[in-house]
Amino acid sequence: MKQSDKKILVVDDDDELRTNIADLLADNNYHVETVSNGPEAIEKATMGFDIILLDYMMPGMSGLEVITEIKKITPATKIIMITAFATTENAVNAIKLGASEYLSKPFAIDNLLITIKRVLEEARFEKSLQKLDMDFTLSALANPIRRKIIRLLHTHKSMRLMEFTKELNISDHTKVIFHLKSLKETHIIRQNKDRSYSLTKEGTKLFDCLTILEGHINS
Amino acid sequence: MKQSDKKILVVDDDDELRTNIADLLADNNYHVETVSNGPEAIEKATMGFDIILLDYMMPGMSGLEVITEIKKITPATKIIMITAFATTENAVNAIKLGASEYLSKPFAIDNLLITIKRVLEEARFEKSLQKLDMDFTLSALANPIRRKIIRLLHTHKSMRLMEFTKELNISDHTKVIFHLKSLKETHIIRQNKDRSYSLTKEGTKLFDCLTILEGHINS
DNA sequence: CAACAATGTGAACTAAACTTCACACTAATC
DNA sequence: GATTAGTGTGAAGTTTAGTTCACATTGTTG
Repeated sequence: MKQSDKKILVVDDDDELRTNIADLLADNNYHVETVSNGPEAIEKATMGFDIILLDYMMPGMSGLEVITEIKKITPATKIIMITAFATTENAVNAIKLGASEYLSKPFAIDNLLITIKRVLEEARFEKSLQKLDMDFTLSALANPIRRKIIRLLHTHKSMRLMEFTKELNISDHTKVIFHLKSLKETHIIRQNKDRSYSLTKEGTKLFDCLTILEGHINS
Repeated sequence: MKQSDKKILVVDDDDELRTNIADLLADNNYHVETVSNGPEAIEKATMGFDIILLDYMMPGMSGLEVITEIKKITPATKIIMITAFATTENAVNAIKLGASEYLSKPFAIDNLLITIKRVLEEARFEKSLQKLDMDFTLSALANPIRRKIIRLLHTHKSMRLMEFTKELNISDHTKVIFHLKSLKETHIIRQNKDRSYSLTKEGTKLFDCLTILEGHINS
């Protein structure tokens, strides 16, 4: 059975360890590539790996620098640090820079595989969260009334229920409430203490997107 | 009663006629501005008028040139030509370049007002059509399956039904057909003679929008 | 404080979007 | 030429989105 189509990059200057890990991962049906130093790792990062196994101690470029660079190139790539000396400071530094996990040599094979699985699972979860936001956002935009509300709020800064109702030429104010609620739930607008509505930060961003989109669509 | 917030620019080198028209329009609650020649008209066009009343015969720059320039700046602005000599050729030329209407001097006041109303009505209609496109596009994007299809098509260039079905992990192929149809109807994708699907020009643009949108949403 | 406008809730309803299924046709394959 | 995979239609269904109405509460104003 194919485990996955996940791509893993192994970065270690220790030739034996590197090939051992690579073989192990390949046996577990991962798509594996290897390099022996930081600069090469950064170069290959553009290929978009799911996980990079990174040795902490390498001649030339330190693992920490490599993390920083890789996160710039492919922020979605998860990084698992590997080091011979398990010091909590090292761990903290690596995690601060965006590493997902930390393994200390020598590690059990099972431990490595389990860690990889967990990190992949986390990534999957993050991705689905992101997708959800996208769904919410786009379905909020899908409705013309809601788009008008966003536009009105962009020009008027702050508006109240009846102002919308008049401006939108809608006879039933509860209909407007329906759409306002929907926009509130997706955090595109917010209701102030005085009950007036205004765009949130996200809402303002969304307005920009709308404008861009409109420009694109009408060639 | 306020007639509207519509902005009209009157362009005529005949001072008397120009002020007469301007007064008349102001009396009818339009927001009016006036200039006496083509270059000034082009300069002011950036203000975004709804309608420009343009004299055909003016010293220096011809009305036809002015049309061309204005259409470049604000394509949505409607142009009504005015001329002392009603020749059909003139009319045809003006319309070809994008003028909406044609009035021959001397014209009845009522005629002018009615023409303006009709042109504004047309503009409103066009705008609503455009809004419709926006609706279609955004509701096409609102669905995650359809977004995946667009993304797949962007990387794979051309795909067939069963490829989608596998790639999307969907058991019922007719479900995929449903979404493909929906994308076909909105002209985001097209079906080739060999039954494979690919992105249209609009589809490619939309993909860009999606990418931009995604970037915006995830800050 | 009486009258009225503004704001809101919840249930009932309609409409649109999406899914599923049963089946038909076509193209490729043995 | 029989079998199978690929492509498609149309008619159920389900689910979600949107609308409408009847009514409750709060705020404002003469």
